[in-house]
Amino acid sequence: MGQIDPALLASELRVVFGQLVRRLRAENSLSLTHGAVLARIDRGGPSSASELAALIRVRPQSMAQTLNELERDGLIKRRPHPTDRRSSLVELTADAQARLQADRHHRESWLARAIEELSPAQQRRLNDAMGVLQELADS
Amino acid sequence: MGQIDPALLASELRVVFGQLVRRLRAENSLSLTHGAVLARIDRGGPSSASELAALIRVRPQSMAQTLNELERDGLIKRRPHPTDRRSSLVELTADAQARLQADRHHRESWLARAIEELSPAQQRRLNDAMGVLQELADS
DNA sequence: TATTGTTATACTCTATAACTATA
DNA sequence: TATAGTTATAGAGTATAACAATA
Repeated sequence: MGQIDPALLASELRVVFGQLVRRLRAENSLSLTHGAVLARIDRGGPSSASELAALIRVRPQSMAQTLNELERDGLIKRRPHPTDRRSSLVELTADAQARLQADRHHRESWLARAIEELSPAQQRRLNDAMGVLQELADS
Repeated sequence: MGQIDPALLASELRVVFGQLVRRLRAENSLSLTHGAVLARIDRGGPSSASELAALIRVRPQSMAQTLNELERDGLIKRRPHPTDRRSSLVELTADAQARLQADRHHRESWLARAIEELSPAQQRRLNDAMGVLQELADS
């Protein structure tokens, strides 16, 4: 018992993720992609565009555009790679760091409020699954 | 201890969902939206376009296009609403039912494989969180 | 030659605006 | 008037194609 069917779980997760992401996208904060790029740099330090593309799982061409947008918005800056003149290192601006910090404590978003309204047991189950979701995302 | 910060959880979930959804979208199966519509009808029975729009959380105009695509692909059919001549009831074709059934046992997708490779304990944590994710999506 | 990065362009998903038909 | 549904159009996000500069 307690038998879990990975294929069934996958098909259910697909539906749930779709719903959640549609709602997250409707919130007008940082887009999920922009947020993921900033979070990666925040966690892993300055990176090249192609490293970021691989980590975030978008094409280098898409990353180029994303980085243009983030730069235009003053959230990243680029400095020359010390040894490879083809490449740049992308790093966060002070504004971006402040913004990430603020987002972590922003209780007004739809998702934060919805989580607040879960029971303590449910919050714990969600929290326990975070690491698993991370691992799936990075797998 | 065990104290959980909903705002922090929300900000982490946002990043993870973005990654997962980007990868799910890259798999060339049913789109997340098309899949969600079919799953809703499968679970809740024939529905009107506006009901589906509200459940799936898209605008009625977007649902109209989604339904056109699903109809073109032979996955839904519409029949007249018995009492309201403005409306139609959307139902699954036999093809769609077969497809949903097959998807539930399809072990070849990236996500199903990734879940298979998790430890039993991780699979359990993910499974335990499914209901919570559902509740968030429906909240 | 291979790699890093870019611009140009197209496709998918979903939104807003404007409309028709029925209630 | 309000509701169910539609078509037309625009925007965001991401892909492929084609290319330049450097390794």
